[in-house]
Amino acid sequence: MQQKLRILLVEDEDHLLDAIKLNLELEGYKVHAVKDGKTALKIFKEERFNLIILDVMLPEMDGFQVCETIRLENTEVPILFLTAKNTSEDRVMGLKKGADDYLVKPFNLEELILRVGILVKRSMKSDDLKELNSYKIGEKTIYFNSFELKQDDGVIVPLTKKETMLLKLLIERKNEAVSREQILETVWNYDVYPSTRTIDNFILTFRKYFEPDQKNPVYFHSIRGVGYKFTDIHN
Amino acid sequence: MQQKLRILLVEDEDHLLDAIKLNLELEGYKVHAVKDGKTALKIFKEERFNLIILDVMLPEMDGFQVCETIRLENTEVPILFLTAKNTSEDRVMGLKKGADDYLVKPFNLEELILRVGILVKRSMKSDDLKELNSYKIGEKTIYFNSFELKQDDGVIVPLTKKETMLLKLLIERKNEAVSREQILETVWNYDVYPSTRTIDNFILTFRKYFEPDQKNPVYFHSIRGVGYKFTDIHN
DNA sequence: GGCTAACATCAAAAACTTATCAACTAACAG
DNA sequence: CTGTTAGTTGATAAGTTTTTGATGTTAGCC
Repeated sequence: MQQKLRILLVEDEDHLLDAIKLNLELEGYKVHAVKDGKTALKIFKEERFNLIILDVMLPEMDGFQVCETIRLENTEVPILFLTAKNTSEDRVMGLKKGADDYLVKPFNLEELILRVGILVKRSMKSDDLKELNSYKIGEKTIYFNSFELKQDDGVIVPLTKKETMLLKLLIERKNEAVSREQILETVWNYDVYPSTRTIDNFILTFRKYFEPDQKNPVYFHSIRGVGYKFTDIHN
Repeated sequence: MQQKLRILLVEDEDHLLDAIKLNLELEGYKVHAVKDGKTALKIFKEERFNLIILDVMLPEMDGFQVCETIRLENTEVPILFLTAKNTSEDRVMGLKKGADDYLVKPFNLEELILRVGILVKRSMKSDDLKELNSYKIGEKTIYFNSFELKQDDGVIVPLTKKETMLLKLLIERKNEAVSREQILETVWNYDVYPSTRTIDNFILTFRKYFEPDQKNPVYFHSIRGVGYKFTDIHN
C-alpha cells in the first residue's frame, strides 16, 4: 500500500480550516493543519510535505512571508495560495514570491481538490504515479502509463497503443455514449471516414478482456445508431 | 547556450494572439501560434513543446476537445487554458480534462508570464535526471557515475555515455512507457526528430547485456507506436 | 412475422513498427 | 596519418497491430 500524501495546511479561520482539512482527508491525504505562519515554519522544518496550502492573510506573519521563507531553503515543494482578494496585483505578488498556484476565496471545493491533485502529482515518484494512472474494472486493473492490464489472477497482459487510448476515452466519458464520429476523431484523428468495422473490433477485444458474459455486456454497451458507452456502477 | 523553450499557442482572436506571442517571445520563448484546434493537433503531433496555451473558445473544435485529445497520447506536457468565462464550473471542466492551469480573460500579462514560467519550469524539471548512483538488474549492477556495469561474474565492463543516459532515463521511468520523442529529447537533445533506428540499436545492446533470452525480453519491452518501457518486478 | 440497417464476429490481408546487421562516419588518441 | 571506438544510417527480415471484407445476428420498425 502506498503511503499517504502529506499536505501542510495553514489557515486561521477555524471553520474553513476544518472544512478543507476534512475534504482533503476524504480524498486520502494526510493533512497537517496549523493556524499561523510561525507554527507552519516550525512544522515545515521538522517534516516533509508534498504540498503546502497557505492562506495569505494570517495573524502576525502573512502567507507571502511564510512562502518566501520556505523558498529560501526549499524550491521544490509546491505551494498553493488561498486569498480573499481577487486582484491581479495580489496574484502576481504571490506568484513572484514562489507560489505555484493561486485560488481565490470563496472557492469551489472541487476546484481546490483538482488543483491540489495537479500540484501533488509533481512531487510523486513514478511508482505512485502508476497507481494514479490506473482504473479498475471488476477485479482487473488497467495501467494507462505502462500499457498493461492486470487480470484477476494477477497475470499482466500488454495493451496496444490504440486499445489504451480508446479505453481511456471511454472511461473518461463514463456513463455517456460516445459517438463513432467522436471516437474516430479523437483516437484516429480522422477527418471523414468510410464506414468501418475497426471500432467494433476493438470493442470486441475489450469485451473479451472484461465482460464475464461476452454476449451480455455490462461494461461496454453499444448504442445502436450512435456509438458505445462504458458503464461502471461500482466506480 | 541552451535552446529556447517551445510554446504552442492556440488562440483565434488575432490581436490577442499577436500580443501574447510578442510578449512571450520577448521573454525568450519560441512561440508557435495557430488559430484553430485542428491545426494545433496537427502541429502538436509533428513537434515537441514545453507548454501549450489553449483558448477554450475556438472555431470548430473547442479547447477542451483539443486538450482531451492531447492527453490521450501525452500526459506530460503542461496545458494552460485561457477563457473568457469566469465560472468555477468552467474551470473545473478544464482541470478535469487535464489542464494544469487556468487563466481568465482579460488577464494581466505579467501574470500570464509568471504562470507560463512556473509551468515550463515544471516540464524541464521532469526532463533532467535525478541522482541515481547504481541500480541492480538481476545479478548485474549498473554504476551510473563511473559508466560501468558489473556482471554476474564480477567482471566490470565500461558503458558509453549515451548508454548510461538512456539506461538512467528508462530506469527512472520504470514501469512506464517512455516515448521515442521523450528519449530523443532527453538523451539526444533533439527538438524535432528524424526517423532514426539509433534508439533501437541501444535497446539491442541493453538486451544483450541484461536479457536472459534476448528474443523474449523481460526488462526492456518495446511498446509499438510509442517507445520503450523498462520493467523490473523485483525492484 | 418479415425486412432492413446496424452491430458482432472471424479470418485473411494490408499496413506499419521494430529487430537486426553490416557498412559508414566522426571524433579522437597515438 | 592510422587505427579504434562510439554512434548513425539504411536495407531487409521478422513481427504485430490494424483494417477490411465476408458472413452471421440482432434490434427496431412496418
